[in-house]
Amino acid sequence: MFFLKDLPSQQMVGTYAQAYGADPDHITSALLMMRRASLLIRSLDAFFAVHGLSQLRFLVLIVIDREPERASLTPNEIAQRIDVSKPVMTRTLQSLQKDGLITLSASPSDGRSKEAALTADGLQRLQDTLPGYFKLLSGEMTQPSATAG
Amino acid sequence: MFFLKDLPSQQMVGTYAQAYGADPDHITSALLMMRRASLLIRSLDAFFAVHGLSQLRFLVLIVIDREPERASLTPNEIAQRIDVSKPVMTRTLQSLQKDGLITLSASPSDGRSKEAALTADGLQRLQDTLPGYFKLLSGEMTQPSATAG
DNA sequence: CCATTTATGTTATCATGATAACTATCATGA
DNA sequence: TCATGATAGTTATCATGATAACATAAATGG
Repeated sequence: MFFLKDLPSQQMVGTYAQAYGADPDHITSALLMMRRASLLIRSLDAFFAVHGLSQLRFLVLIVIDREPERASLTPNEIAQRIDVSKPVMTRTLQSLQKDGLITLSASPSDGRSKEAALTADGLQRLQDTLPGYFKLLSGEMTQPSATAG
Repeated sequence: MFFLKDLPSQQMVGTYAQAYGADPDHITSALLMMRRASLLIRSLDAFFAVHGLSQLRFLVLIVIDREPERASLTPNEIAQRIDVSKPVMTRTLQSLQKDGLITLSASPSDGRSKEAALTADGLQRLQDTLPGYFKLLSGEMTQPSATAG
């Protein structure tokens, strides 16, 4: 959770918005968006946990799978697509490998690099997870917005 | 960052949305919101770091300050308002105390509890931070939405 | 050709979220 | 009253994000 249950009061927003030339409505919109995203992330994390995944682990599987012409990607490529740091990618790929969802092998063309590819289990896990994932996303957007405090 | 630079393709979304009765537009909206919130959080984290704060440390200061009739709150009350776990609150309050932004004292009425109050420095830090915070929120909302991949 | 720079991945360390298990205190009720 | 249960805060441990520093390999350029 990265936001308040009760948003900063309208008065507080208004005071500072006026003083610094910011639009109070924009601020309230941003706060509501943050609150909403926060709740959605919480739902997603719980969902992923049930499937033995996490946000990042799931995204890694998606990114490898959706590359049409290639069976594998390098850790660096995956990290760039997901916008995550290299050490986090190292750790995440090793855990996915340990769980049998991907294979990690040395690159034949570059001694520094590796190749991460989905296993059959990894692809299956992804396909098992995608429907619920999209359903969760869709459902969140169907709900009415939270009200400002 | 908790989302892809390039969103799942329209095709991928459409396929699963159709198969499971979810609205593709809702899914795309949710993905865009997540991406946007993700970038905003990154901006906010960088901003707070400049001010020697973090999301949570900032929220703690706000929550204590905005209680009109009271000079202090208990850790438990703060944790509930921010929706964060008790151990995280323990750690965060101790670090704020170490930095001289709050005081932590034993509750006179409840031997289990404590009272967290803003110091003058803490209030000043909050007031120094609020304008930029609201300006950042307002600015993010003024920018055009990211485009779907 | 070989020194230097750049790129890839890993390790070490830190920040910040969570839960489980614990201590100490308060509240309840037979 | 005193056993039991509930509540407040802490500790220990884990997950997952970051940066800095490092080893190794590739690329570049004099």
